[in-house]
Amino acid sequence: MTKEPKDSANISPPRKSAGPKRTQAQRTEETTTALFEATMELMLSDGLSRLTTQAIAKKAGVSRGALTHHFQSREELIAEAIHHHLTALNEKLLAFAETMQRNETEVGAIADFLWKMMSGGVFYVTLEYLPEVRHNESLKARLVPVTKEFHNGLEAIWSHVAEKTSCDPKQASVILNMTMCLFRGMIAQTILRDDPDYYRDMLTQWKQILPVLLQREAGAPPSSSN
Amino acid sequence: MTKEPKDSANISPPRKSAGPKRTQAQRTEETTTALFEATMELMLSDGLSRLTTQAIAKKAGVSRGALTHHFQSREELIAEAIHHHLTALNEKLLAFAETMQRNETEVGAIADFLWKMMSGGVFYVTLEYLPEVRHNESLKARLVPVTKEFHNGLEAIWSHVAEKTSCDPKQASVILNMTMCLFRGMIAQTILRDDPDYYRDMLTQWKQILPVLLQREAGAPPSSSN
DNA sequence: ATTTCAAAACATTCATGTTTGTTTTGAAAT
DNA sequence: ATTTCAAAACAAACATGAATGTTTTGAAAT
Repeated sequence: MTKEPKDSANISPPRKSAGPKRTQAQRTEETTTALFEATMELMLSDGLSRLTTQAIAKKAGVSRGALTHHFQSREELIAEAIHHHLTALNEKLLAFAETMQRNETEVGAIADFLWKMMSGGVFYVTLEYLPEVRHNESLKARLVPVTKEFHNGLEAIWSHVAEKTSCDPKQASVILNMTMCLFRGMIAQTILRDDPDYYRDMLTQWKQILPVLLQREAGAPPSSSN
Repeated sequence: MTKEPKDSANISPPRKSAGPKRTQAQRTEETTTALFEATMELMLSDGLSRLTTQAIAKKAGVSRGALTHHFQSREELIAEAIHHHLTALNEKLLAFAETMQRNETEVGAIADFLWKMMSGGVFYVTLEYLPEVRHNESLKARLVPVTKEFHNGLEAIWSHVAEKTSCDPKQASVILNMTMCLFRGMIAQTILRDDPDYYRDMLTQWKQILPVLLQREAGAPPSSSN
């Protein structure tokens, strides 16, 4: 009797004191979202390969039994957690797109918003599950639709930009998608190259280049060179 | 895309009957490089998380005992395999840099070379071990120097470009590093967005933009906007 | 001969999924 | 209203399997 394995006692805010009377739907909702959030936080902090169900349960403040009750497998939990995460991100994106319509927003500010959004851990998380997607068709099938929604959200932003800059919409789309790809590549590089000045320079330079690219050749069709 | 029917045509048989007279050093060299290559090939095809020592040994055509004889742990083998891989990549890069000095090479061709190099599986492999680097300080410490060499190889190319375009060297460096980041982000995106036209458009557009960016404002200092 | 390299068998660890048991909710019946 | 019962939510322990590291045995080179 040296120690009683009373888990969930000292980890994060205890779930027990949430309220004595909770409806069933509330209970499931609370624990599943707690598991989702714990999953994504641990994915960011420790990595997908170190993401064990016990760690998730512990962080979420529930038992492993509860976890297995709500999710058939570790893989399913992770897939749904990512889905949940991406859905929330999409909403953030659409909210910004709506804000843009009301207020005047220049491209530099848009770049800043996207950079802040991506570099704040979001793309590190993406880098965790992207390799898994490459080798897991079912996960890929599950995430492709949400990803498409994300791209739609971006396109909504792009089209606003195209309107204001009198740039060919399709071309504007390409250029702004480049922005996203650039950011992805930059964030990926931060892992092996710790050099804040390097990234700051690149970001400021790109913000200067962007309006130039968007204004030039409003009518000139892209010559199909090779 | 990824075809290497070159040396790994036969998986298992060749080791024993390879040659009756091999010096000790040769034996170790052959098996270790066989293990390195098997490691990297499997990392690309199956992913780091599915990379087991038994699979590596099998693919390399040696026993697991041989593997553990030469490497203290799975982690060490993987670390050295990546190191080996990056060293080979650096040599390829430097060879290209030298070729550039002799022949006239325009930026479009440089972009094509880099894109081909990266998109031919190299960056997929990077995406496999990058998350691990994030959570494994010792691996990071081991790879940072080789990565730095890689950046040096790129800078060698960049400086040649700067000479020919009469562009501020530092600015040329930033723009060309953007190119690399752009490519990284594009390749990462291919995993969840299978849309060849999308990437082709982006690549051709960027090749058109590149000379414009490199020629403009040879002396204009970057104003601290925003 | 003795040192190095390679193969096979063994042991350990660890995370998952499974099973069994307990508590809480919700609703029908009295 | 209270009681009773069923189903869902939660908890804890067990068992399987896979992968790593270790030890033992055998072969090839100096």
